[in-house]
Amino acid sequence: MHSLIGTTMREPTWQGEDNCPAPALFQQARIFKDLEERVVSRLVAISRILSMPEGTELCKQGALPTRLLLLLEGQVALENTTPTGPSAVVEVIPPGGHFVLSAVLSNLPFLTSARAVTPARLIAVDAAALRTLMYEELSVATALLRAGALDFRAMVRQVCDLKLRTTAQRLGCYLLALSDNAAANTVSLRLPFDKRLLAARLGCRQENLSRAFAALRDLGVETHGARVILHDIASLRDYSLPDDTADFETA
Amino acid sequence: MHSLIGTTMREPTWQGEDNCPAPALFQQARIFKDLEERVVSRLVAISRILSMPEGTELCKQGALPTRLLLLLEGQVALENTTPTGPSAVVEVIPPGGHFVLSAVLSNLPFLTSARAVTPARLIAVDAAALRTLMYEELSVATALLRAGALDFRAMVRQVCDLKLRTTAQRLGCYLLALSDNAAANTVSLRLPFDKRLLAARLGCRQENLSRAFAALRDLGVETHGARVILHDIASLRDYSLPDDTADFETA
DNA sequence: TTGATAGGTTGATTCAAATCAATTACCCGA
DNA sequence: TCGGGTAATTGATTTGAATCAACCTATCAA
Repeated sequence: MHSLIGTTMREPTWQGEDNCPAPALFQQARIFKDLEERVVSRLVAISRILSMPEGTELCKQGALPTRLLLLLEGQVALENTTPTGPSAVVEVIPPGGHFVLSAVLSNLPFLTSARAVTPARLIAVDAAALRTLMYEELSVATALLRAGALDFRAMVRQVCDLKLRTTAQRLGCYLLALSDNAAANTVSLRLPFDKRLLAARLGCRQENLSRAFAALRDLGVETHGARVILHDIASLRDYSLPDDTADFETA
Repeated sequence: MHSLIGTTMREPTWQGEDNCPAPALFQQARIFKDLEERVVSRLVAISRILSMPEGTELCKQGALPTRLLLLLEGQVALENTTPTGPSAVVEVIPPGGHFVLSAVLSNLPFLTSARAVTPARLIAVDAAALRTLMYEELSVATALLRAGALDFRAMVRQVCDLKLRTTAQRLGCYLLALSDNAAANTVSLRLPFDKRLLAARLGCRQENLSRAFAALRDLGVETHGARVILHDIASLRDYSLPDDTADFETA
């Protein structure tokens, strides 16, 4: 895609597949953050570290899963392509996140391709071995269950978003989510990826995202490239109607 | 809502909560279909049968889950409502399905309310007891894991649908899914609920669903009320661009 | 038979978003 | 500092869907 020749920073091993990851790396993966050492070491034994350059296709829509992927560094876009070409970005995975969990658990073909939109560092956990391990280690099964439930909820939110909010409202909700529900009325933040991709994730064209940002200016949303300042969170919330059902632990 | 006085067929116990369900009933719930007898009997011990009249709100958006619900008979709509009133139907659960699994597994507040759109018969499995049981019975954890993964995939499909298909195409995909990917080029089927609800599920207004049916007439879609005949599945597929990634077992 | 009514259709209009087209801003390398 | 190219914005127009309103058509009760 882009010019990869002459990449200078953090030269990744091309398709680099080192041996087992250091156990400490699993702390960076939210899904397995709380496992005890003994269990982590069993995960280590069935995992590999991957370093991939920007643009790598990590999974191919329609193929069968062979490994669960935990993203340590970078961003990965999950996109579904129709037979005639147009494609939709279902989710963009942030560092610490994971993907293709549902395909691994059901052993069904990927619904989306996964593409590294930045250079990426990942842990790949062998799918078959993971399915065995989760039978033996309850804490692994529990972690997968919980992660799957949260993933599902993110998709439900997105369906609601698409069914009942305009592009500008969806953008508003997205910015509010990025601002992490800060208490203050003013928050400064940085978009985690470019506006092309953000548009695709929100389900609109780049041009309309631009117009959506313009519409939110009246509500105190100031932009300078990827830097965004929300000057009036209260009225932004009022306009965007975010779902206030929090997704953090209640007990 | 509707006149419930004078209902003659299968008079349900009002808010009826019998004692434990017969083990055989669990065979009707796809999620727990393949469990061995011993495990089913443990499920029976933590479950109750419910019979609810049409219109009953079974779960309230924002509330915490106390039980997993398995639908034996009837239809249940899951709907999310924004602070200002408008609401979206995220899914309509068919007999044999389940709902609020993700809320139960994460112990987080419901993202949607659940409303019986017909009289409904359900099994309610105590959430806390289920969480305990799944630690003791691996087959229960496995069943939940698999069901959660399939639920997730259904939501991913819906997100893709909303992001890259028109209302008429979504309707086409929906009809094709109902037709169960029959081999023949002509299929007759029956809409499982009224067009109002179908419109909400597809993410459009009733008027537009009507127009979408009109648009599909040229593609061999004949309608008589809830009866639908697809005369030319090939060209309907060609128009609607359904995702052909099947969701049935591959190994 | 006669309303009454809920479910569904059709038409006119407005609004949101896609599309097409042009331009501007910005980053990077020479 | 100067292109060159990608990312982003802005404008004009078309298309898809929502909205508002009228109307049709079964069903059911009086």
